[in-house]
Amino acid sequence: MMGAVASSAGKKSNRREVYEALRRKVLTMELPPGAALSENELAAAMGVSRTPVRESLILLSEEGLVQVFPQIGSFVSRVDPEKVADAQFLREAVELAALEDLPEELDPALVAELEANLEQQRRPGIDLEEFFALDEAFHLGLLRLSGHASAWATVVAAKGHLDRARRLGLYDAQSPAEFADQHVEIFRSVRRGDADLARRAMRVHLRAVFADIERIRARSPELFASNSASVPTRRNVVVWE
Amino acid sequence: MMGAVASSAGKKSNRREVYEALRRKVLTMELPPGAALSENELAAAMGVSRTPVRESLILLSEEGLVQVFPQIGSFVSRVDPEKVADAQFLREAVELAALEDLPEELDPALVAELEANLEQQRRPGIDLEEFFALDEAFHLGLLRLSGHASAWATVVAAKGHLDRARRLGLYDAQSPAEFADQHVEIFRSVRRGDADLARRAMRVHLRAVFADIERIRARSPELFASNSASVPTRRNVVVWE
DNA sequence: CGACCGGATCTTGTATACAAGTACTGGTTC
DNA sequence: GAACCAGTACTTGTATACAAGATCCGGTCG
Repeated sequence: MMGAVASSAGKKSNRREVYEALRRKVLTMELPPGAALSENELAAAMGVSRTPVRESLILLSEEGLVQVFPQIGSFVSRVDPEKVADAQFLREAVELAALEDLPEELDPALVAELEANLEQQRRPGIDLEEFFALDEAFHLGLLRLSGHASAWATVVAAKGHLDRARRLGLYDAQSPAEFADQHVEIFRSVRRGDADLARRAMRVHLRAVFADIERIRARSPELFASNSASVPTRRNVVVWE
Repeated sequence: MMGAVASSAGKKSNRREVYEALRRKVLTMELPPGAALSENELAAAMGVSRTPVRESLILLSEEGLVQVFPQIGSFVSRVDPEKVADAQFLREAVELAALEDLPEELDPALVAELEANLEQQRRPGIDLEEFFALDEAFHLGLLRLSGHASAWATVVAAKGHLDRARRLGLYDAQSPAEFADQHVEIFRSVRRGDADLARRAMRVHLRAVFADIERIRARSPELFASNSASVPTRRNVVVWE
């Protein structure tokens, strides 16, 4: 097979690198929902042994991004609307609770950082991946303002399904400008110290993102989990470069 | 070494059994904070190879219950007050948000189940572990009432530190009756449909549990993480059995 | 007596070998 | 032609072997 030592950039691939590479490929849909993941193939393609690949798949399966069926195979999990709703609920609960805990005096450095972030978000012709990174940083920034930054890690771990659905929504939908405007509105209320208004704006924002998903589902149903726990077959398209 | 095939109950120990056994031992303090965990020793004691043990330790380290230092060792993590606070914040956010989503008509079967649970909680001379299980079931039951049961899994994964601290608090403190009374009060408001009062009572309840921790910390500082990320030494007491 | 240096013995990380089980493939049979 | 049956090639789960590094113990030298 050609280029088995493909990503030769791997100096000394530890598990962390393998894990992050796989997670990124899943989240960016480079490995689309339903794709079959063979530990052997992945190991060969990445130039490592099965061990770090396997351990990474276990972690990804804990996040719900991958499903492992013993003696059958591992597959990128389809976007489960139920899990998307779960992640949405969790995220909304955490981010709204954080807005209730905002201090009287906001950290000026953080405020400046967030202002700069919002500026970047509204740059015309912005790359989608870059917008996603800024979006993440913005929401994390709000948690940092209230001193609950570390809760973000849990949200991140749980919102894999949500992220994939969101990405679909943005690819398809209008420019990210609309979401950037919502960010601006939220932050304006935060700076004014109006936590209640900020909470309302945040709720609208998060639910707008969530509302897109049903539209996407109607357009690309094959990316979503059908009904029950259907076991994918091995002959699914193994999209690997 | 005596009884290397100790827990001979293991018919065909898969990773799940190993993981759950280790997690239980950590949460019940049978493996106390700071204890050194050797993959080889654990494997020998459980009658399996390093592979399932290692994979379990990786999962536990993701939950923050275990710390793995490459080429040094794995240790039961000390109770980190910061992580306890994080878990507290997450839990409060989720449980309060769920109380906002209570339906008009409560599921009668669930209500009956919760009533029976509360009855059990107030049984005099109740075993501590049993109370803990009932407590868990009660809080999960409230989430089920609002249709957000699946969010509980995320909370559970994040609240390992909190659970250990709570367990310390209950061992030391008065009987669990006080907490049972708070449960009753919360549920009374829920049944009355007074979500606002239920939220207030829930907040008081969760923070009462949280407030105990500082007291415990003063009494048993060695169970808590001192200041920074201090690397434990290998010669720590390997409490095994 | 104290400081220093080296080997023995641990640790986890990775690679590989074997085991158990599933699914597809091709031939055979009716 | 269609159904069935066995073989083969794949999958993950587990066990083991090897590698790189860190700690600790003991001897040695100043």
